[in-house]
Amino acid sequence: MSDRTSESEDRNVGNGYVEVDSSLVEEASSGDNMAVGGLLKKGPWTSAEDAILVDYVNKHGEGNWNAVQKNSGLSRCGKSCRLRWANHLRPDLKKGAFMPDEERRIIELHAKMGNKWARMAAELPGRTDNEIKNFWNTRIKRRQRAGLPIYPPDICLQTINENNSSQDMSTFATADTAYPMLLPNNNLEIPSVEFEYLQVNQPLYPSLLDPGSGLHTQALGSTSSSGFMLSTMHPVKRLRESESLLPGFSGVVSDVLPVFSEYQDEGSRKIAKSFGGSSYDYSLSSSSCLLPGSHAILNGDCSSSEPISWATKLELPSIQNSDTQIGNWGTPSPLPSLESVDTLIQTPPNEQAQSNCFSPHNNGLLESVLYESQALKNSKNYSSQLTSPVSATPGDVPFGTQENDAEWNVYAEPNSPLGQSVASVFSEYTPVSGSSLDDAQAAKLLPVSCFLIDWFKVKQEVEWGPTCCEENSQNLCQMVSPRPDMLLGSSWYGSSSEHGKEQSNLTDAIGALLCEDFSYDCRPADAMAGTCSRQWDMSSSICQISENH
DNA sequence: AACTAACTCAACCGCTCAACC
DNA sequence: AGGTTGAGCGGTTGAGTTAGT
Repeated sequence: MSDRTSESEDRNVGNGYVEVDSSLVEEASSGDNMAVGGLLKKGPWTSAEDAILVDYVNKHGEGNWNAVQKNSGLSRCGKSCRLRWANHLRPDLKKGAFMPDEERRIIELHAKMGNKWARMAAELPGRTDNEIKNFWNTRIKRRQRAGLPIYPPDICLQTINENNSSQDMSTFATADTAYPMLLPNNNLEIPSVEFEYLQVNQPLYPSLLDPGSGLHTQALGSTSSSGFMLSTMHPVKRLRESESLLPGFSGVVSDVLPVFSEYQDEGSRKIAKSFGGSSYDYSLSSSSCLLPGSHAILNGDCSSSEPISWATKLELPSIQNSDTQIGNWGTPSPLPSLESVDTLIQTPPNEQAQSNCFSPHNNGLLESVLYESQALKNSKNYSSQLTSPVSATPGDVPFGTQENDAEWNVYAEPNSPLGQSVASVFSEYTPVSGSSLDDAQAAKLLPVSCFLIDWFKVKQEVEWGPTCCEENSQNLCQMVSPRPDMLLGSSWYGSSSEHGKEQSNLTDAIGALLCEDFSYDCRPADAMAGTCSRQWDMSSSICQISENH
């Protein structure tokens, strides 16, 4: 460590304070950084200055920092004194590297709070906001470089659990007090039905949108031809990386595309009605609200008066300007670089302003996804022309063959924000030799299932009204759960009997995940309380959901 | 050994907010 | 009500250190 640090550490051994004498004051005033003409000194603190400050605080207590300079002879501004005291001279400071449990705590806290360093520091005795901030920023960079997600899956789930057990998720009013990051702006009167289920899974999405994750790279638009970070790795490494992370997220967004696409076409109109007939595009505008990801994107910052709240607030590169947004679905649009995404991730939940949530100019992952969706649509014809006789629709493609991989690569428009996402999905999750998903592979789809099910539910609510579980006056509720094949887009799989087995296996694998592994549905509180159980019926591809009141 | 890139961390800056006048 | 001041917070910068080539 630098001299600066060792200097401080030496001084803090035993929390002892140095007697201040006039020579120290002289020494403190004679530093190289001492500006002439009575200007305040800047730069590293000397031990003499530290001694003066410590002595002063011992005598007069903390606070009134501007008086320090006046009364102690220090040529430092009050701000600088406060910072020096708080970060280095305070007797209760814990020095040294973070312990593993502290690191985990920081991650947990960040998942809940976002970049609220001071609040996080309050939860970690002896640690300063600056320390935590530096740790976090370093960590983000490191993990981004490694292609790792910021939040480990267990922390995501833990956040969900804590969230579910601590509040009634059916109302924003209670939720925002505990987990501001989880919530859309509560200044807006948003019909809760549209968001009820989406809230539940929000904590998962930070990982999904994590700048370090492959998905994030895709979603937010790596401009490189590879697009998908992990896809550039050696397969073995990619597998290892992806498994160590949030399983299943790399590339899986493409699974959702048909849903988004359809939803954009049909749902937005209907949802628009539910919001008073305004003509905003729900699919677009909801991205910052509904897709919890970075704290900027998801934790309730759907409320900016700016067209792109998180973009403008964070001083993103100009590519985030409205001029360069996705104007129509046929035109690829520049998307934030990883660096800017990094910034997004660090943005605190509640700092964005109001009402951006429903701006038609919103931007973010969802737009990217929707763009991809449209790109996929557009590319269908193109692809089929190129590669006939093989159908360009995923559903008609047997998984796990090189021919098909090639096909997918054609299908996934390389210039699109999601890059090779479509190809990535099936190259990542489909066994080379087999057709069905094994447990590990199925497990990877778990978070995706969550993602998919959310969107399907929104769609359900739009088209059919509140879910049957909500409205059913009886205790037993049987609901036709989102069939995986529907979620994955029936058009993708088509009706080709040739690929029926693959499709069926995939369907059931995901269905089982949706139904069993990911054990909340119906009302989140019920699921978490164990009063709602689920079972996947492979014969009917229906998820039976029972409420056990 | 020399160079370079990445990392770490202390410190500064700009901003917001509350208290006070 | 409006201006001033102090305190605190979060983002950014830059110097020093470390690791890799």
